[in-house]
Amino acid sequence: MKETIEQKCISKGVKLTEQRKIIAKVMSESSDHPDVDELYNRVSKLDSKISIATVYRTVKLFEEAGILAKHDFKGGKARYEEMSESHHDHLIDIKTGEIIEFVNDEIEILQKKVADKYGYELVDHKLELYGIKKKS
Amino acid sequence: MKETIEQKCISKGVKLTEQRKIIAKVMSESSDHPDVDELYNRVSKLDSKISIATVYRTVKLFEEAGILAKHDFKGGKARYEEMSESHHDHLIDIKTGEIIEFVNDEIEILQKKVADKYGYELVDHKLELYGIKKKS
DNA sequence: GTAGATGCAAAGTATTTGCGACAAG
DNA sequence: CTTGTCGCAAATACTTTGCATCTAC
Repeated sequence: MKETIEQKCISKGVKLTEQRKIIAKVMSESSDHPDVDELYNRVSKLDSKISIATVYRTVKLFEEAGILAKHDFKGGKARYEEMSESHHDHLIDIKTGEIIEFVNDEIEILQKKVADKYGYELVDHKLELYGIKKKS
Repeated sequence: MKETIEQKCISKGVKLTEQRKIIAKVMSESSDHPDVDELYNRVSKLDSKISIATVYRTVKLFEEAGILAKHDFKGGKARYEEMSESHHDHLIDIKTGEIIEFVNDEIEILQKKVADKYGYELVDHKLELYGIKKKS
């Protein structure tokens, strides 16, 4: 079964404060990819005293601990999602902003091959597809 | 033979000012992917009166005209390169920041397939590989 | 001549940080 | 207790913009 963000904090030695628990809860329950502002909004509903600085500090901390993944999609604002065991990439609807997660092993393999061809070990990658919905 | 940035401006109806000519020249001669600050530095050597606001305005204009390509690699600053006829993606050395351009048609085809599978028409994409050089 | 471009400084965003008060382990 | 965290506001980094002046066409 899936380890919760709180559990991940404990196993990674991240101190669990009230604020972090709330941020963890909100991110756990978010199936989209909120930016810091949006996350702050959601968090504020549970605890209106949390400051945006804490939200910024926490997402950064969680990202460095491998608990959250940060994305810099078009739009200037960083967006976050809970790190999942299975890697996936994103297909972004340029009209609505909707994000579809997908996995394609063939592409993954080809990426490794490309890095290898140039003498590199692949440590990370980013693949974003931007599209418009076809009228079916 | 390759059309210069100046020629592209003319064919796209972009007014050619002194400043734009200089920025065009610097970008033409850059084989790397400078950010606005770096571009401003290079441009300043040719004309110290050009303001950074003009550089920002010009790269945006050129991007919208399809003359330059903008990239938001890790690091917060937007980086630019001259648009080339042939599409390519980037392999970034996370140690040195060096960028290798590559083309992989198989990946391109698979991307289209993925978009198609979800009912989308692919209008743009971004593929960045981050790696470290293997000790050969 | 006129619409659009430039330089400057001020204004915007997004994000980070110094600091005294406070809480987790 | 002690180290690290929080809230606040000020600071920073990158980028955009208002306005008077100037320039390409």
